[in-house]
Amino acid sequence: MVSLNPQQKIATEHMEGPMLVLAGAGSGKTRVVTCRIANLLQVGVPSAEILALTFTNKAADEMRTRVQEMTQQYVLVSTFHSLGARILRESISALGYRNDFAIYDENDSLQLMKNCLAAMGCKNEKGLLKSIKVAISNAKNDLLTPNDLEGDFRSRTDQILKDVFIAYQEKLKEYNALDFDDLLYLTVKLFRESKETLEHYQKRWSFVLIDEYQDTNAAQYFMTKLLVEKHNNLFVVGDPDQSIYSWRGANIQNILEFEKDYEKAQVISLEQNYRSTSNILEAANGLINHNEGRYEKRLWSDLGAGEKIGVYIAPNERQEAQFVVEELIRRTREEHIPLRECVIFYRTNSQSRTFEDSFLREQIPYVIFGGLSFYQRKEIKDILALLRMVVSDSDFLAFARTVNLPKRGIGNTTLVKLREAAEETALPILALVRKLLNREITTLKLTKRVEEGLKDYLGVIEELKTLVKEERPIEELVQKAIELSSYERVLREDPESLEDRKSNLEALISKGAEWSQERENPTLIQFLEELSLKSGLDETPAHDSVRLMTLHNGKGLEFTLTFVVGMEEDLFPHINAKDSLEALEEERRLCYVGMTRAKRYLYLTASTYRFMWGISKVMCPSRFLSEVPEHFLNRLSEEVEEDKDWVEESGFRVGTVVFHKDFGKGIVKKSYQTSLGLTYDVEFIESQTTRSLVGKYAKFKICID
DNA sequence: CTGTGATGTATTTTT
DNA sequence: TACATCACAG
Repeated sequence: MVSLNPQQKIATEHMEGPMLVLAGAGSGKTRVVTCRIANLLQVGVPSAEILALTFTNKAADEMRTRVQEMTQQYVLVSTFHSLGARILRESISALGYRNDFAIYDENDSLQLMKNCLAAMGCKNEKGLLKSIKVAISNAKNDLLTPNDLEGDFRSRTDQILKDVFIAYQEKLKEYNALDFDDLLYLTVKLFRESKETLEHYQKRWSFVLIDEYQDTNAAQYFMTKLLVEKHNNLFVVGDPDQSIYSWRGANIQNILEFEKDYEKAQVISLEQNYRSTSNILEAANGLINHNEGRYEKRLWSDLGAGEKIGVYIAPNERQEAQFVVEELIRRTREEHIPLRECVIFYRTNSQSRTFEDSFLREQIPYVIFGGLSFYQRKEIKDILALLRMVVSDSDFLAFARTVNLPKRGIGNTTLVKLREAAEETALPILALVRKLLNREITTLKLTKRVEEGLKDYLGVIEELKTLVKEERPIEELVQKAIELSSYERVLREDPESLEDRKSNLEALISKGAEWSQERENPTLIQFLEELSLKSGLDETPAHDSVRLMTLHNGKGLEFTLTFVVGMEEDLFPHINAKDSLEALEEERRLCYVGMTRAKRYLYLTASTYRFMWGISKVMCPSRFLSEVPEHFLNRLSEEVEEDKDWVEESGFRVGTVVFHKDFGKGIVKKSYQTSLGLTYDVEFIESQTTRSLVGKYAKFKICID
């Protein structure tokens, strides 16, 4: 077995009762969790009685594989949400729901809320919808019902919020769908309302392990609290300094108060870091120390001091990106670092563009992690919605999405009429359409064109239903859904993206084949469930490429060479986080997470000017830069001297041929003043690129020959 | 019903 | 700037 340090050993050998493992960044927590599972199995705990919970599919997959490799046994490692889905599929009838529910993603649920808001005659003014979405989601994650919201305030928006909440939950039930939050919310509700059900699951899993416990919300907290009540064998691992999801309802108190919540809980700290050199680690420690009321913990490493942290403040974002890319090229070549060992972390997604441009220009392969996932692409969602319609008669949202694909002359007015009719007759939408076409219902008048359209659509669904009944393979169902619906006509509307989208659909078909091969008893419902719980983060790209991602997506990863970019006040820490101490501290933790991803080389960069919302803004270096003790830093850019008077230079004229020691010969295209002094845009002949160079810093001379 | 210009708004987003 | 949503004309 792998060698463990004394703290890790205590943790992995822990058997019964609650235990909290405070696992600092890079302290080998995944190893601790997997080894503990192995130890449990070794002393004879049946594998079926062990349950491990994570937040992401990726983490779950990794852990499951590692346990399997180590012990040759299968242990249930699941995300909270898929555990909820699993439990509810088995037992939701106790709550009066059907168990063949669909799972709505964020967009579906936003769409549904929009419908609810519109049905109440409300306009979506000034982001009302968005704030309602957030409020409802928060409420559910806090296990609140619409009635619990009453009395807080009595403002108009709160009344609307409450009404939308009620209507939304009703609609979900009517459409036989659950949203992400329901997977937790309803599981807790089920556990609370049905004693037998709870006991059943308590019996099934006598040992529960949770990873990233610092990011659990109230629903997840109660879900596990109820689940482990009988055996009290709860093993949680987490790091309060890496809690970065409070805005998603995560409650850091869950981990801070673990000892109060679980009597006789053992607590152990893992403080040896096996990832980073000590300069990086100490710098990160120095930063996080600025947070108040921390669970005191000091990470250390014996990997040597290593290099100092490079700090570079560029005049503008293009040069920031250029610096990063050039430094990355230099480092990877000199030290033979594979590109996949390099990462660029930014605070907001929109920052990725400048870096993409630079990577493209230098022809360095890169991948953006996160962003729009495969399963969120329109064409994929369309086909999946069509298949949802095949499984469920009542999913109006899926109906509305697909009925007019390709165009069948069914627009919004028809949809509203159909929805109202379905409501009045209390019929599932498909049943209603069937009856309309059979003239069993005549209250709703349809034009010939609409009737033809509906007939066509219903035909497609019925045919697919037959195929499902015949238990045809998943990939065939997917393929037939595309074919029978003539989806290619939809794709042809935009010839630009035709090929791309087509190959995405092909990929979906092969996903179906691959997926069903992996399981014994594949059903369409299961397939749809798994896909709706999947994000784009799950797959690792095959080719060697630099990774670009938001800091939030970096948790749990590590890289030899790490850049945290855009270290500027109002961007990082983000402007919206500055009105509360808690939010600011979370930003600091986010920075801490970013820094502690680095194994050997870490750079923090910023820009003096940044284009935001169409205008160029002057930015100040982030406070986080000055919170890191200076002696860990290596300042690579010259400081801007605020009060220096810079009018002295007369400068080069436009058209002057200049020579630069790195870039060669170039022509001055433009000269202008910036806060750094006289600046030139110079087009370099050899590289065919134009660079902005500050006169007093850039070393270039008039070229005479 | 569908395509077009005007208008407003702009974190992070494991599931 | 860049995108999404919305009102309105065809």
